Amino acid sequence: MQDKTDKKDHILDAAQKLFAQNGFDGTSTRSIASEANVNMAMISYYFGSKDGLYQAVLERRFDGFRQTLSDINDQDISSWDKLYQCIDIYSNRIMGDNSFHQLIHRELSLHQRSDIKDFITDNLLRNANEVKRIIVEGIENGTFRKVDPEMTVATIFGTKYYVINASVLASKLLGEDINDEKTLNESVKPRIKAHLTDLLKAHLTKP
Amino acid sequence: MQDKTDKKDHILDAAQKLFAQNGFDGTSTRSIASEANVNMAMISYYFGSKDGLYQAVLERRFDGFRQTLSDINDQDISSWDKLYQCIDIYSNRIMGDNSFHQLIHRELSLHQRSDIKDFITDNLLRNANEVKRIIVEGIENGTFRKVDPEMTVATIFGTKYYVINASVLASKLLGEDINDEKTLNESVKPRIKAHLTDLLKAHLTKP
DNA sequence: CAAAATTAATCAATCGTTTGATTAAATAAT
DNA sequence: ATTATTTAATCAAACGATTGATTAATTTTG
Repeated sequence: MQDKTDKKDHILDAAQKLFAQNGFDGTSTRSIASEANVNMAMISYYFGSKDGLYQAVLERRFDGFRQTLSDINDQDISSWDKLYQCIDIYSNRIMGDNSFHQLIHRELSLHQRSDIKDFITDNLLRNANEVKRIIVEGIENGTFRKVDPEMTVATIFGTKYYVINASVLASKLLGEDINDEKTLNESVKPRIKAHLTDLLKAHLTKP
Repeated sequence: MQDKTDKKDHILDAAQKLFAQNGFDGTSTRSIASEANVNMAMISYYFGSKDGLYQAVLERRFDGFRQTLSDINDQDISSWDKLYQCIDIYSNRIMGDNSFHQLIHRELSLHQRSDIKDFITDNLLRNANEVKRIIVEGIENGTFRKVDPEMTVATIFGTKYYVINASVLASKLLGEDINDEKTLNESVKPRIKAHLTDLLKAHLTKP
């Protein structure tokens, strides 16, 4: 029989799925309990409240996400290779779980729950700053052209952001079904990767 | 005394503001009525339902938005100038009303109300395809380098998308308060514009 | 047996919507 | 021109349904 940890995870899984699909306010605690096959009261029992559950969903995901990017910066490789590694990781990571990606960016666009927004921001900012560091260092050591580092970061993340979060729109624009996992992995991911590589090469190469 | 049109507009204004801030599900009809200083029943009376009001908010905005981009394509100027005009218009338009921008892209990220999502998609796709056309034509007439046109569109829109929709995050990354109108207009807008111009120049110029 | 986990039942609050009554203005009838 | 009739706009109040949360009782576990 399933132990406490199992049920907690079931609830977290169900909550993440439904929050991602319907938003926080569009998801009822009853529907979460139903999806997780547990009694409603278990949500309060384990997480205190709907807000607490929300927080827990985010923490679980971000905790399994740490590092990786900062590891790249510690390597003794060229700025170009660092950047390529970043693109690689993000093309797989973010796009591997785009429902979570949609969830957190939707939350950032709301003028509510500023404590949760701060939590998300802190976590995302860490990654953004790692990429920024690569670009700034590349400029300083003469590898890259002098560009706007922060805006370049916005372009890298924004391109993926656009494809993933506006997936219905992007699917029509690209002529590919982004919500189909097979298409996403075999066609869209490589395409994003190739585009970003090509784009940044042109953008950052000194004349 | 205010006539029917006035009140309808008051409701639409209030609804757009609150929907943008708190999302559709996070906004009650009572709060809309209160913000607009009208009786709750007027929402059903004029718009049939909360959904109908939502639809009306979107229609009003998109109707006052048409054209402009397709006008650019009709001009007899170089592909470069067309692209620069696009950047210009979007740097002003989209960023001039970022709360609406947040609203529609948040809706696109939800797995709900697919009729409304289709409506938004149709309107946004029109603009995306105009920009795509500029790039495709530029490639065909030899002005631009052979790039991935759709992904380039994703980059243009995505960059702004990232700055606007994740404004709390982008504010910290850029070191500028994007939600402050003065800062946005005098500093962020020109910065986005300069970056996109620089980026696309490098990306599209033939070697 | 005690502690932890789980349940069904219930809570007050809020949700979107509808109601019937009232007002003010426009139109028709005399 | 004055009255009668119809129309549209507005309101407070209430509707049933659903919300997040809690209770007290029961079952499972160690």
